[in-house]
Amino acid sequence: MPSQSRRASFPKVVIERDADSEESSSEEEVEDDDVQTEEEEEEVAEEPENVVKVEVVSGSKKRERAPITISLKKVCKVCKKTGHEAGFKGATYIDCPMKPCFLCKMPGHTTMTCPHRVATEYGVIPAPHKSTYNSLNYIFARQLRPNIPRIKPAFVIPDQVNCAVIRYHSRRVTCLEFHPTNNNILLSGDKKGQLGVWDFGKVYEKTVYGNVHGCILNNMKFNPTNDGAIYSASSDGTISCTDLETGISLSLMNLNPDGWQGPSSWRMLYGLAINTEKSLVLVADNFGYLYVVDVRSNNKLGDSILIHKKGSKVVGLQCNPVQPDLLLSCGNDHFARIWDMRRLEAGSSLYNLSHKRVVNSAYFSPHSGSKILTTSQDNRLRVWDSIFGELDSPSREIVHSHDFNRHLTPFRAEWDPKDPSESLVVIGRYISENYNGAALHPIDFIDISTGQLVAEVMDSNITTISPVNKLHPREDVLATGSSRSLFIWKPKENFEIEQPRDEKKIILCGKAEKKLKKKLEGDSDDDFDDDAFSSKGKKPKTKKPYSKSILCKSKSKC
DNA sequence: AGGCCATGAAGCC
DNA sequence: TGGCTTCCCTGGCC
Repeated sequence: MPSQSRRASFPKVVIERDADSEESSSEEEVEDDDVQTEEEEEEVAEEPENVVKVEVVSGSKKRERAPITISLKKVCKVCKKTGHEAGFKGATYIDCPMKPCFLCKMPGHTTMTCPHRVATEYGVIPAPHKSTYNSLNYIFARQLRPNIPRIKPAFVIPDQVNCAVIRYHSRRVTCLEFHPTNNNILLSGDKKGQLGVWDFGKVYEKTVYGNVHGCILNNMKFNPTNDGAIYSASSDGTISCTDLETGISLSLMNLNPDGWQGPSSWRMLYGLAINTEKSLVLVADNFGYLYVVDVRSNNKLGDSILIHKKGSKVVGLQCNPVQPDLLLSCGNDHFARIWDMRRLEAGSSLYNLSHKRVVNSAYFSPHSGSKILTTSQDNRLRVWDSIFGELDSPSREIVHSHDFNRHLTPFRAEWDPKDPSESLVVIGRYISENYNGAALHPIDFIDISTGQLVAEVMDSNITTISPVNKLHPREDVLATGSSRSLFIWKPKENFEIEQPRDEKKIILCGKAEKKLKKKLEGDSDDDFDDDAFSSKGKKPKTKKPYSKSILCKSKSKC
């Protein structure tokens, strides 16, 4: 932001006094810049809530004087100090300059001027071969490189909403999974423990199974030997195996057989992984322990093993796609850890990948299994280029806004399983951007080999944050879970061949559905699409995206 | 429209 | 270690 406009947003203190009052008191610590000029007096009149009346007593003379009115026009909501203001200005959020940068967490600047915001790859450590430049590299670069085609294929970005189910779940979506063989089936878990099965090819074929878990469905994975069943781990302390046709669940393990005995004993399951070679389901809890279940016998194998700091949540588990005995875990003790499943015991991890904050997710790359990608609450994606190489520090750290944990499902950067170069990942963005007057939260596609932002996708009608994203294993399709709704994105070119843009397939659920039905009964001219997308029906009646005034009304906190 | 609340980590003592 | 406060660009409901 130019310094001019930033200065203009700074607050002003006004001192008003009666005409007969004498010279100003020296006790008032008001900078010249902050004294309101006459032209701005009208503005003050509009904001009477900020007016503070102060009795000024000069020296020992306790003379009756008219009260001096000080208008504290702007008080920062973040640091509670005057002299500046933080919050929305239209669709743009202004940071508190007294706090470290909201994006990169470094002091001295705000998000607006953060170098990571200007260039997403700022500060990314270059690949090692670039820093060891020798004559051979020189010859290669000059003579050979121009003849070598780009190894990386062009990324295909699903950037248009193709279909959606609005308010499908009764609570926010926590995880998504594509069916391993049926290209059009998307599974979704929610905070209530329910499981959604949606055929987005047929659009209207959708079910939500309500009795899968008692509370948050944290993670799920398909049964590798039966793609009609899915395993899920929940904060109710159970692992369920649910039949997708009937919705009937079988409980594999229950960590709270005696029910609620207080928070200190209630165990919740977060991470879930499957070792296909050994037919094992692995889960981890909120106290740092790992449990192994043999799915052939449904028996728990051995004792639970402490794999993270005692008492800390283990939020992610994954078996290496090439070498299933390699296990990757991550959790709230700020570590991602690599284990050899053949000798699993407390403290026996092969490597500990340290982070500055909680680690939301850690994944091996989908094909070679040799890279590791983590998402941490310190607003950084970390990449380790090879698990066979140096693991003491990550190969790359990419600053990206995703540090919101409370109230939202944690953000997790997900690999594109179709990318042979294992460099494209998708992750939702927390911080909003101003898109033609609308504050939207895009979904980012990042090339983790360079840190560059390949694409940011958004729809003017999706105003909620989209922390849950999954790329299709075979098709150019992105699935998004945003609040209680699901969205399917496809590339624009495919989309236009398939159907015209105004024939989006949108389904409404719950109250929104009832509201629409009522509306349609009363007024058949109502535009379906407009209301279908809008969660609160606050959209303007025009076909255009949000007008600034509408957005300011609903979003601005000025 | 405004208030409330679910909810969780970090930091302090 | 444990209890308390703070954080303060959420989303949904009443």
